[in-house]
Amino acid sequence: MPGHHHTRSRRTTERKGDARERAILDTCEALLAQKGYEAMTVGDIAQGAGITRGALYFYFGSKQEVVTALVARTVEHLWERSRATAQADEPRQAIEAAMRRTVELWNEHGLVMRTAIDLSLTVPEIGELWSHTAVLFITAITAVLERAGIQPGTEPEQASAMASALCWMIERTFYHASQESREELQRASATCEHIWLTSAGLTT
Amino acid sequence: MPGHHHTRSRRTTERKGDARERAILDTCEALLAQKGYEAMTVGDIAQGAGITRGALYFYFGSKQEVVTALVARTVEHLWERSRATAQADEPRQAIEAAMRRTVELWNEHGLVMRTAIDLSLTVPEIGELWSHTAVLFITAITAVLERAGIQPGTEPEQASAMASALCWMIERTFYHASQESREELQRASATCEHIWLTSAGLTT
DNA sequence: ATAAAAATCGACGTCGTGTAGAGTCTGTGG
DNA sequence: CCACAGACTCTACACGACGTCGATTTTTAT
Repeated sequence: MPGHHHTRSRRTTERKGDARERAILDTCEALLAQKGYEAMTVGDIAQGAGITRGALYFYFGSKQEVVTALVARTVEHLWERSRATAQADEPRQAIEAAMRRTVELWNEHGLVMRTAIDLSLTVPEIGELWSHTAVLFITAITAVLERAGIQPGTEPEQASAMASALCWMIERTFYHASQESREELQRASATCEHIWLTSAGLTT
Repeated sequence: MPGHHHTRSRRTTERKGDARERAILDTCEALLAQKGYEAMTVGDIAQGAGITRGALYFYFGSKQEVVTALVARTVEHLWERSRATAQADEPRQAIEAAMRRTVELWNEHGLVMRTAIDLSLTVPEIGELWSHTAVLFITAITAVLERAGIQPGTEPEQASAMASALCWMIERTFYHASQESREELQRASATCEHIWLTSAGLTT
């Protein structure tokens, strides 16, 4: 939460700080890529953004808050795209579309998504953000499973529970694959799609 | 790697330091449970073990080394038990046995396993340990899948790739469930078992 | 143009890590 | 019995990173 901007929302001219804030997050993302969370120091971020540590603390209360804001910005992007995706009726098509979209997301934001997962435990706010995202995916998967004929409910062999497990499978598989290469991500996607299909009973 | 014990292996009388070393790891495990990795300070561990920080640094070179040793100790236990488990011929039985064993492992060592996963990125040694453990599980799952008639190979819809995805599914699902309760762990197990079975084409 | 708000800076206090060196305990060979 | 080596422990210190504070400058609105 940047310093003291109460009603930044409706404002015609952009405050100078808005640009700085963006610069800080961009720098943070870049540093995260080349040094990782631990090694990245607040001084580094500030320097990268062209200000001093003291100035950075005007915008964010801590290193964790910076990263949290970065995750929030990215996650918001995910939600936006999820909403925009039309829900196909045919389960097979829905699954294929979902997996394609997931590949895109991980290609674009793999780094931030990985750090979000890593910090979910230590930074409660990030954990909240990520678990909320997971819920979105799980309900989507649940819907597809049910439409494919899987019995609704939360018992171990019913749609909701299976959707959770499938969601975690996808998360973890993509997490690892996105550390390797785009090709690996593509292969991971195919594998997950196959398991999802057979779990939905759609194996022709 | 504790201080300078070159050939501690064959030795009848237990050095005083061996007990200390164990006390340190035990304390570390306890603190990990109640404070988490970040909040746990080297001073805390030393105090819990009844020595000063300086003394602790005689045994371990850093906080990370302490935790690494703890993970190593636990993981060694996992490998041991994995080796001891007889491989059932019948895929269905093998899967059921594997899941039961997995539940036991997470019930006993859930905490350390979770921290191992969390630190896999930041502490390379732990990452190594854990990925080696994962390989064991993946090869085991692969074997079962192949025995159930899944085509061998590393292509997306072949045994090896599917085994990876299933392993990550189990890891992540148990990771979350073990934070909740034993009941949740049991339910998670049932769900994973079901998906594994259908993926293996064993749904009667 | 000017006053309020936003933004920036440099210095400081704190905490946790890891290191250094000096001191103590314990068992073993002369 | 003694002296020595190696195991073990402690206190003190240096370093780095975080987060805070008050003073100061720049930007914005009227």
